[in-house]
Amino acid sequence: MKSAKLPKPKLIVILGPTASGKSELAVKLARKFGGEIVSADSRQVYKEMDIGAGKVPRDRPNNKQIKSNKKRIFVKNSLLFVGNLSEYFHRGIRHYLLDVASPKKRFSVVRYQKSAFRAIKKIQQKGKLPIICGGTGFYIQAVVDGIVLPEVKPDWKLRKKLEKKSTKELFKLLRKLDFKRAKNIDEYNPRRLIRAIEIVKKTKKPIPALKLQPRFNVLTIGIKKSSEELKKLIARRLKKRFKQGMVKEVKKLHKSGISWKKLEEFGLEYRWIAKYLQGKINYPKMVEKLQKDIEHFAKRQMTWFKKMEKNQKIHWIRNYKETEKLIKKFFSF
RNA sequence: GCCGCGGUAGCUCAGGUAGUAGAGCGCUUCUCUGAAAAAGAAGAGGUUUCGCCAGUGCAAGUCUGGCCCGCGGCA
Repeated sequence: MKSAKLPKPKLIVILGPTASGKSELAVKLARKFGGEIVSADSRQVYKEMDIGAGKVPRDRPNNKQIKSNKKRIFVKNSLLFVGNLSEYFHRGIRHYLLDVASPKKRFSVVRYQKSAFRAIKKIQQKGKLPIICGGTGFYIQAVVDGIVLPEVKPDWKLRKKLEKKSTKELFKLLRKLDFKRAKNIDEYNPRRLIRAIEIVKKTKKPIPALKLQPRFNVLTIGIKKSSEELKKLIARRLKKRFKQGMVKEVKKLHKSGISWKKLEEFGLEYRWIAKYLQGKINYPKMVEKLQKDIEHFAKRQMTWFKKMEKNQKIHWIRNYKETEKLIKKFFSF
């Protein structure tokens, strides 16, 4: 109640399909307006997943940064956090929510949401401009719309048990437990069904309707590219990353104890390179499949953004100048 | 020139004994309440059409004959 009268803090969101140039734009804006960046990417949260996930490279720590962070702590010979302050810099700009989880463990939207809220608060306390930048629509939406997610932690034992059932059985079960939820769920999607059953079983109540608690004043900027252009950008970036040792990175991940199955489930680069390393497909086939898969992914991302547009205006921009103007206008109100 | 195999959706191919054309991939669109690069769903495509022409049938990708094209073998 007390915060209802205060104006909501300002937040800038930059979104777009993969390879569209979000990261560059975000950094450019951060440098211009004194911002810090909160990544919204479901794969870049993981350590050791750098090239494949397409992270911006980390700066070599320079003297200035080391001086300003005297209290830095070392975790496994790489410096990560000082309090909630991320130590991930790229071109002098602090990035949050990169390298915050182990690929051996599960990460989730809720963890993302909590961490992102914390990071945004930190940035605002420092008087800087928070910029969310990423391609994971669900993560962005969780923060921007303030989706209230049910307080039910995943129960992996239960999930494993349920996974043995057919989707038909799962749907029947859900219909018995929560008729209303069953009515509008995707009845062929085992993951959605299992999660719904999990919530009902744990809370012993029907699933409440979706609640949103937006807490920011948001300016959303989207990068849109023609499909031809995007395909070219994807191909170019892919080539570059193979050169940078993307295959080696996946090999290393597997050696460190991550199963092929898990790698394949990470999708895209990790999926196809893992298949290649297991000898399931040859090199040219892998490149071909990967390119196609990334193109599809980019399309799915756009579908998600279109959906977000129902709640929220997205300013699709064509060039940088336009973007600066939008932001200046955003602050003049 | 002869023998064999094939010519069906953009691509790769299914289509026993003739009865209103199918699959996978690709393409398009979409879903999403703690896995979201994941997990799922739907749709459009075959110029009255199955290389072309004729024949037999009530009925022909499906049978018969001829022709054209591709591949392999023999000469």
